[in-house]
Amino acid sequence: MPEEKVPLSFYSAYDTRTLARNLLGCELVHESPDGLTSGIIVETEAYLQDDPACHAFNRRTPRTEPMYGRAGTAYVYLIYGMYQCFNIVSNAEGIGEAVLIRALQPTAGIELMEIRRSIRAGKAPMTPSAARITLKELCRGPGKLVQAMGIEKGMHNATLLSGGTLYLRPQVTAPQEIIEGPRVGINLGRELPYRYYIKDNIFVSKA
DNA sequence: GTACGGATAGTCT
DNA sequence: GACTATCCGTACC
Repeated sequence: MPEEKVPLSFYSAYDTRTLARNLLGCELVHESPDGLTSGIIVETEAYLQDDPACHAFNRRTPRTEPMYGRAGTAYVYLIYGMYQCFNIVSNAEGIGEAVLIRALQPTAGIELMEIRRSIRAGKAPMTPSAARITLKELCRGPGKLVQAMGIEKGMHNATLLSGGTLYLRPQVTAPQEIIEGPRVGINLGRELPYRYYIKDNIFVSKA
């Protein structure tokens, strides 16, 4: 399988909402020491600088610094004190915007995903015949996909461009139909329709 | 299969 | 010290 990474222009050429749409159908890949895992992005949310739900809405702080960096940078933050969320920085440098990845359709490293998810969930590691987390539950939600993919807070501010082990492959085929609607789990800015997902895809976190 | 409550820690004021 | 928003176990149907 040839390594074909999405280039900088993909992340920087369009506004954040367009990027959030264009990311659907792309494949997120992580080459970790434990093995390779990957999944097709089926659900995203855009976070804009003039949007009260965006971490960069108020002030430029140490935590949000990567959001102002080059497009194609990873922005990883802690949520609920116990889960991480994975975002991709968009737009030009100096503009604090990003796209949250909310769900994946697993494509490779399924067994490794099951192990990571089981361990993090406090269950015994998988055995082949053991009761398992089902395929569609593996990456259905921002915290889940971070666990399954082995993304860690150390990857905060890492680049998805050349040189890294975490990157995107381009769409093989464009999604047939994209639904947009309100984002999940936020109060401020909840009326903004900045959530995008592939219609009828069973791997989205919430229809 | 839906519904509810509890766990948790980093960031900023 | 206030604020933040996901996952999971349990209950119940």
